[in-house]
Amino acid sequence: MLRIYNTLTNKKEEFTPIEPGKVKMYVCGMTVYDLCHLGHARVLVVFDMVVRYLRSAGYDVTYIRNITDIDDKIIQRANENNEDFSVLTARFIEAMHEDAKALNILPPDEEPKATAYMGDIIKMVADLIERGYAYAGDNGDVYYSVNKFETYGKLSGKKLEDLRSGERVAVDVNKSDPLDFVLWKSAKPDEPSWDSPWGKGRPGWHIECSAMSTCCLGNHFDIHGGGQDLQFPHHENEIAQSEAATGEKFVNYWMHNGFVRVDDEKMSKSLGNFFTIREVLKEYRAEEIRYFILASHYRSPLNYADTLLDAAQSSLARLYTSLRGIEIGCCELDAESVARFNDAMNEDFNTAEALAVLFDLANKINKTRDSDPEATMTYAATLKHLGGVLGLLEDNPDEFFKSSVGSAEAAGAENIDRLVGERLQAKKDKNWQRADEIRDELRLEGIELEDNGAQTSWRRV
RNA sequence: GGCGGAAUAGCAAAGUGGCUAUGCAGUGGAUUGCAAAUCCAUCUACCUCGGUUCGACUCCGGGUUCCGCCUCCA
Repeated sequence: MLRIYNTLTNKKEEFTPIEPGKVKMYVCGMTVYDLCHLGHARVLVVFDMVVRYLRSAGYDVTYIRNITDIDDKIIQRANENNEDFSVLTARFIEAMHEDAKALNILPPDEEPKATAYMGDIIKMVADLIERGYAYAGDNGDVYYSVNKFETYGKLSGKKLEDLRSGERVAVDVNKSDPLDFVLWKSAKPDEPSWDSPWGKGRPGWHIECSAMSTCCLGNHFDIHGGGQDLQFPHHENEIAQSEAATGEKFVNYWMHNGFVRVDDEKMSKSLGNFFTIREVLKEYRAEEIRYFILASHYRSPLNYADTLLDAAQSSLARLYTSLRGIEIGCCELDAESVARFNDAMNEDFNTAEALAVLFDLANKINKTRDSDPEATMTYAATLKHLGGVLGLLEDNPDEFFKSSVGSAEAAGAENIDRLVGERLQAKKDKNWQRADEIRDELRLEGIELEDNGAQTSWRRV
């Protein structure tokens, strides 16, 4: 039985889908005005893992991850670049897709863009006004009236009076309450805009997600995810909007992943302490980043450091090493390992413990390798299968080890093979000096040789 | 100030009222021409102070430190 930590109740709860066997899940995606950094990578990987596991558990999952392609930062950045905002967003959407692909993220079933849902957004704003939850200011902005929604604060555990005492926002004269947030923003002369009953403008950020999620999944769906920082105000406001507009419960399970940190501080654009995904890909394989993210529980903070990526690299190499040279042909799996793996994943997606099962399998493969080929095959098939549930170990081991990392200048494979061949001859001739010379030379280029019997394999480290 | 989360060995990171987590690194051994990989063994733990208990790292209470949200943010 799967249990999920629900941010709404701050407890682990048994997961029961609205419709048996089906899961409808929405995750807040990127605002596309810049390259994705490791914090974004974490959201992508974490919820990709969730989807993969739910599917492996037999659920029919509909996964929606939106793209925010109109907002203040996008407009500002487009102005700075002196280009149309849609040119800017198209470029960063493409970059995001490249990063996601590298990280072995399965594409979501739908990837709605805010600009393509303008009609639905405007309708939802109009519904909110009609139902008395929103009002238009004199300047053409439309605001959500926070105190009209009785349970405002239920997700983040905040009370209106606490929010007021901590008020840090400059007071806007058009709002009747400083806590009210904008649903529709009137456009300044040169800004991109859409026609609406309140004049030309664009949607507020929160309403986009309410409109896109309910359009794609219905008024009431199972799981809504995103980074911890979206819990308030973004997701709180989504609840207020959607439940007020539809009169139905919005979401059953809220999932929030923890931050990526640098030196114990949140990695973020505003702090400037971020590493983009493609920056890190110059030094490490994408799968190593994925492993690094999955080695911690999704709700824990995750510190970023080179040394930790190095450790991830070594760990992943251990798993791939165990699979090397095994042609997986059978489909029989080791039931005990599968059960342990599922038990771990059923406890709120405990990937760290699930990975421990993979390492135990690697150990079993290495142990039985020479004595019991049948057992080895079963363990290897299990390792490969369970790795796949996490989106790992899908490469051919030899290709994994021979693939060059990032943009590093790598010696050509043919050249390496030639030197390896030369060394084998030297070994045959008992010319140890020459053999070691070649090995040392290759080691300097990051190539590690491994002799086994009459054969020698190599890998990049 | 309000709300929430976290403190585990050299570094990461799970978990449990009494039984080896796991990975990386270290040490000893096996293997190897020597290495690497692998196998076996092994050293380093549970922030602090009280309490409950036959027994607590694990439960309860106080404290300390750190982080996040309360403003755009994954």
